[in-house]
Amino acid sequence: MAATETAGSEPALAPACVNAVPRLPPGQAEAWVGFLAAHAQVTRRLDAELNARFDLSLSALEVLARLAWADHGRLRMSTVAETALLSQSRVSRLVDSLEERGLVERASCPSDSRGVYASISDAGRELVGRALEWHWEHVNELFFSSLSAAQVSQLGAAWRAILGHSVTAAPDSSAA
Amino acid sequence: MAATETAGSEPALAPACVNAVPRLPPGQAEAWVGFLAAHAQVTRRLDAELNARFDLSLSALEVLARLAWADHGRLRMSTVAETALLSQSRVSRLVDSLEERGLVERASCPSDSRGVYASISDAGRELVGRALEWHWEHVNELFFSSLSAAQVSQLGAAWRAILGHSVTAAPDSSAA
DNA sequence: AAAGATTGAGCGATCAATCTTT
DNA sequence: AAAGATTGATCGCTCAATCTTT
Repeated sequence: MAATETAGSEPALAPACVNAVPRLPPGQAEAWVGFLAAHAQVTRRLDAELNARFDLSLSALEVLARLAWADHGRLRMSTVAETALLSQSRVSRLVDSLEERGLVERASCPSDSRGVYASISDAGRELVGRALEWHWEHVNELFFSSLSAAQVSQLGAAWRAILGHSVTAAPDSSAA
Repeated sequence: MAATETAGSEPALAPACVNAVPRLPPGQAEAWVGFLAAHAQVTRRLDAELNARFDLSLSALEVLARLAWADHGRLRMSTVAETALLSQSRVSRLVDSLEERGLVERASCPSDSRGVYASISDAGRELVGRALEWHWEHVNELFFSSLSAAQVSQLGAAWRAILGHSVTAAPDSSAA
């Protein structure tokens, strides 16, 4: 492991003129790398289990949940995209596949006929109820069970600072 | 839960028998939704800028950085996959494209000829040096500039709790 | 002209299958 | 048989282009 260039008689071992590769100071490195690793670990597990048990991706669950929480169980496509942090095109295709499964339906928007409503069906409500129940259990297990109440509120404060209070956190509660 | 069949004279206002759609309690919702939103916002911006300025994805930067930090500037493909949190196949193709650009080279592994080394070139070192310098600046801007020193160490502690100290955080510092 | 929705093209990533070496 | 690497198939996602309505 090249334990430091101990000087002495250096062979022609030209160190390749290594232009120092910048690093983050250790404290920040833990906060940053941990953030990425925790996100990857937790979301991968949630997504895999959700797929296996309900044949839903995390994004599909998020879309269904937003619809279920909305008045009349429907939202315009573009609203879904904004709140679920997805592109319009992604939402369009996601709704295609949910529609094929009978979980949502498209409906025209009377007040503005460029708009299209996505509307959750009874079957969709039933499924998202079961899926979310399971999902929150595992969010608790994978995320919250390791944290104290104080840590949970610290995290909330950190996110508020990072996201200039443009936090799209659903009418009153949370999402997938 | 249909608020219990209160009997009495229920109007025909069938509430669709909404099987209550579960929600997270508000404090947890902020911590969880904020986590997802902050990750999406920060990584999307970093990735977009990194692509525009250096033609590198976040994952490609991570791979180059791991190689640059490693002894002799090389690591086995499977080691790269583990430390960069990517699948072996993704790393294989990522190295394909970095190799085409002359940023890394593949080399055979003398001790075990099933293995393959990915080895960073001088051009790769030069590029990753510039890219990381820029990258850390923007990680600071988008993430750390909003947080106090205390918050940074709180985050570190939270990730340590969530990732059962299986934190693959580079030899001594951090990664992309 | 601009906004909403959809479609086409292409990248990022994973899984399963294959091939080689141990 | 198992591990390491690669390839093929496929999914998730975004961007740019298109069509419709305002």
